Amino acid sequence: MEGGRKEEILKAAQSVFSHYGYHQATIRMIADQAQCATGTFYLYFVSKQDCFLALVEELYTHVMEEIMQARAGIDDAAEKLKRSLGAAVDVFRRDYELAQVVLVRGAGADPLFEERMWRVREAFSEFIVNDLMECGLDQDRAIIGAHAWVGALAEIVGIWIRRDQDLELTEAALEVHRIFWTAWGLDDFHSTV
Amino acid sequence: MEGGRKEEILKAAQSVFSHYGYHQATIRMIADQAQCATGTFYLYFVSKQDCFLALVEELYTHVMEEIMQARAGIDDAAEKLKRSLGAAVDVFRRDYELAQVVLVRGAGADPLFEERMWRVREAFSEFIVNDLMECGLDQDRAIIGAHAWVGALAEIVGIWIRRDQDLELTEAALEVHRIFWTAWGLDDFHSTV
Amino acid sequence: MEGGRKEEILKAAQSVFSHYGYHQATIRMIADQAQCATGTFYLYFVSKQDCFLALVEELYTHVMEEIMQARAGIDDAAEKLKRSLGAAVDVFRRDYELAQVVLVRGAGADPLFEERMWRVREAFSEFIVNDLMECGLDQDRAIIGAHAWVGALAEIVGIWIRRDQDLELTEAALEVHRIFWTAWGLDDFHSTV
Amino acid sequence: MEGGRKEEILKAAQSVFSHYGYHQATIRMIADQAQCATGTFYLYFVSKQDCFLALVEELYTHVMEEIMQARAGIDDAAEKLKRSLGAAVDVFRRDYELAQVVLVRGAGADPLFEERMWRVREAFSEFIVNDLMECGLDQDRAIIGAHAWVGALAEIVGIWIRRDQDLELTEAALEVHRIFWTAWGLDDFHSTV
DNA sequence: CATGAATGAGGTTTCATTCAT
DNA sequence: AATGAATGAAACCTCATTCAT
Repeated sequence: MEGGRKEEILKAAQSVFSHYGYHQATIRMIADQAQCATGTFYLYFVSKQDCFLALVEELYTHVMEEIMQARAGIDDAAEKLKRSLGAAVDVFRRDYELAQVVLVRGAGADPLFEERMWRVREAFSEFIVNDLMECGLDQDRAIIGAHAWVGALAEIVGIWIRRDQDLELTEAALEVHRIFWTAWGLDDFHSTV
Repeated sequence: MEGGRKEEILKAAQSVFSHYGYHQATIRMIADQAQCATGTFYLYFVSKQDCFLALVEELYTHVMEEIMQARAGIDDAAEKLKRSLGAAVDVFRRDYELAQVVLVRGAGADPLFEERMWRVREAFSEFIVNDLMECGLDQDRAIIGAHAWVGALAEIVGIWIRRDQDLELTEAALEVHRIFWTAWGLDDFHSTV
Repeated sequence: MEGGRKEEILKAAQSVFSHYGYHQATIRMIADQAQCATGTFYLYFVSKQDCFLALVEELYTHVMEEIMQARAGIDDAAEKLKRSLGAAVDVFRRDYELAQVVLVRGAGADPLFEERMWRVREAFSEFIVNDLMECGLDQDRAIIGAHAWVGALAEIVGIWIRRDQDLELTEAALEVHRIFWTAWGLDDFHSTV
Repeated sequence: MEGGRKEEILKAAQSVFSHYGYHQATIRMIADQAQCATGTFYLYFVSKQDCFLALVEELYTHVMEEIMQARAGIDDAAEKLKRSLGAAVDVFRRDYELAQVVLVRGAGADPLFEERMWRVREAFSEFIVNDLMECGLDQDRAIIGAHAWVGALAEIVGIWIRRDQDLELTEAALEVHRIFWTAWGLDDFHSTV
């Protein structure tokens, strides 16, 4: 149980990045928060960038894990889709600080982070695209629709974070789902809630 | 033709910020690109931040101007809404580098930029909310819908920028409109195209 | 009457140096105050340093002129001494802004100014030394006494300047004279007032 | 012996400021003299100003400590006065470089330094005023006299510094004392030597 | 493993000075 | 003579990273 040190530092980094953003945050701040020396930081991370990327990966992993679990054993594409999005939103709600760091603070901080983040979004979108095509949409509409959906959710989550969670995130996410669902005439939406 | 120097520097800044992001960009790079000395930069801008904010304001002004013009003389709410969004997307398409700088690079770079950018997005959303309510939607759905719409468009624009404009932006934006339109049963969409 | 421009700039420089000190003052400030362009400044002065030194020289000249005039036609050494010091104090009182620039602001600003200022003080002291020796003091005591006297007066003037002239400078100077006079047993002081 | 680094840097700063003055001195120079990197300087001082002020405080503390010690257990006002001034002069003689930095270089360098230095001089003068009044002088004469005395000593010290200590500082100070002493008829001066 | 003092490259910003007009 | 936009050297300061203990 000695491997906890790295997690402690990651937690501290999350907290500091969330408060100050990537560039305003210093290794010193993170070390102080983690109650260790700055040198100790470098025993676990190659660099500041490396540490930030670890947080991005952490969020990505959490989201993907939850999505996988939510889809397990489900056959119906519409149901898989609904559960996937619900799972993602749940992760953001639970790990909202981490979500803030990655989605809000990491955005323009560094071209590398951007690259990584877009890859995450693309991966997420591809999931949706596949489900939508299984639901009968043609590819073009599925692709645009998936991106739009991801963007809409990201915006909602961003507002929720910025307003200090003063917004019914689950409610809002449901409303977004309803919009897309209805738009595509997959009208048995209510029955699947 | 004498006030050109400031515009030259703004253009250079746009280019450099777009390539490197706010923090990686240096005054030296901008000055080199503008073919002037670093000191010259400070004849026109108080600071690096000031210069970046000028770009944000520029995009904001362009967007608002185009929207205002697009709405002039139109009474029908649905039509106003459609034209507003179309105008915004047109601005992004025309000034795509500027859009990239403001929407993508400026995000996590500085708390001040974030603040400014969210204010822009909120202002934009409020426009949509008003139009939607005129179209008969109740307030709650209009608010969520407006944010979702803005997010969806931002995502599409972001992808378009990232893929070096290799995407039919206008087509995609129309598809997004169709989605929201249909979702709310404002079905005479095609007639207004 | 065209040579007035240089004097205008000198006056402006005096005012700006007096307010901000040598290093905080900028050529721009001086030019603004003199209502001319920064380039014009360099038509009359080789450099910022040159301009400051011109002010030092100005004070030096004023003081020396007044002293020479005060001593003209006087034979009695004690009287010459008294009038010399009185004349110097009068110059400081009249040109207090200039005195402030040279005595207060110029002090630690630049090793070169220091050098120049000390030369002024030494020149002034030598005057006093000569008079004191004529009054019968031996050289050693005259030298120390002269320096002490100059220092005492400079301190009084400095306080007077710092307190915005809220001090009876002439009174104080007289009291200083009385001290030195009495100390050396040149007791016919009162008769010479 | 671990706290030595800060003292090393202070010593280096003293030396550099003493040679070049506050503004001509650079952090790089100080760091080079202290044989450390520029960043190391900032581990011990918040800023260049902070470092300079530390030197001012150091001199102030030394002077006050020595004065306090010199006055301890003495009742006679004349004796206290004589010993106080002697102690001050001794400090200057011992820490002449520090005295040069604070008294000469710090003068016009920065409004803050000026403020601080004048406060020191005023504090010193008040000491003298009190002693003089105990000796029987009325307040007005005591105040002027104290300032004159401080100024006279400062001038003597300044000359001594400028001439590379080629002057019998103690002798000269004694002569200055004698002047003031005699002037006020406190004639048993020699008995207290 | 842990420490934290030390490093030094590099960035922003200022401002005295120049020169084409 | 006068202008003022342009220059660019140089300074202060930060902070990610290292390494001797």
